[in-house]
Amino acid sequence: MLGDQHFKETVELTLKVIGGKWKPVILCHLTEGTHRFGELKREMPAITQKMLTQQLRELEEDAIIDRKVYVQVPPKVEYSLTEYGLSVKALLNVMSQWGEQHQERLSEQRM
Amino acid sequence: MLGDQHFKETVELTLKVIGGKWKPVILCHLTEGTHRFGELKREMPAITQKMLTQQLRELEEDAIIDRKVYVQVPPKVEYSLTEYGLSVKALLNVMSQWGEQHQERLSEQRM
DNA sequence: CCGCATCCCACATGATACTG
DNA sequence: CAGTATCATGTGGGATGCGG
Repeated sequence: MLGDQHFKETVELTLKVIGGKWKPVILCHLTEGTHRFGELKREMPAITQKMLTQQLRELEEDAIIDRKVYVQVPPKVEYSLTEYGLSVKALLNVMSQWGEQHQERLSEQRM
Repeated sequence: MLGDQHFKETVELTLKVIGGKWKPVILCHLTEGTHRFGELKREMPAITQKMLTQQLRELEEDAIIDRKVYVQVPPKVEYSLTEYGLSVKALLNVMSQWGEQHQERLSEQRM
C-alpha cells in the first residue's frame, strides 16, 4: 500500500540498487547487450575508470549483471545483464517515460 | 528505444527530479494526502529541518508539490501533490514492486 | 586492456542557534 | 510552527600512477 513503512523501504531499496549518478546509465547500455569494460568507458566519457569499476562491482554484487573474465593477453572482460537483471528493463522504461513527460512539461512552461 | 541517447537522458532526468535520499520518502508520505511541515518532520526523524525545507522547495519548483501557506499565528504550511505530481504515484509503485522482488531475492540468497 | 591504490577536494549534508 | 543563517563535516567522486 502506498505510503506505509514497507512501501517506503522498498522504494529506497530500489534506488539504492539502480539509482545514483552512474548506474542507470550503465544499465541503459547493458540493456543493449553485452559490453566490454572499454566499450562502456568509451560510451560514458564523463565517468572515471574508478567509478565505472566501482559501480559495476556493486551491480555485480546485487546480481544485476554478470562479469565474464577471459583469461588472455590482453585482458578482456565482458559485462551483461543477468537473467534477473533483465527485470530492470521494464523499470528503466517506466522511469524514462515519466522523464519524457516531465521534459515536455518543462518546455511547455517556458512558452 | 532502450539504450539510445534520449532514453538515458530521460531516465537521468527522472532520477534528478524524484531520486536521491529524501525525495522518494517525502513523496511516499504525500501520496497519502496533504501533510503539514511538522508532520513530515515527525514522520522522518532522520531528516534535518534544513534538508526537508530544501527538498520540498525543489519539488515545488518542479511542480510536483503544492505549498499552501496559512497566514496566521502560529504558522501553518501544508504540502500536497499537484495534479501533475499525482503521476509519480504510478512510478513509485513500480519502483516499490521491483524493490520488493529484490528483497525476496536477497532473503532467498541467504538460505 | 582492465583495474587497484592513493591522495585529495568540493560539495552535499549535518548540527546548532536564532527568528517572524 | 515553520522556517533561515551559519558553521562544521565526511564522503562521493576526481586525478594520477602502478600492476598483472
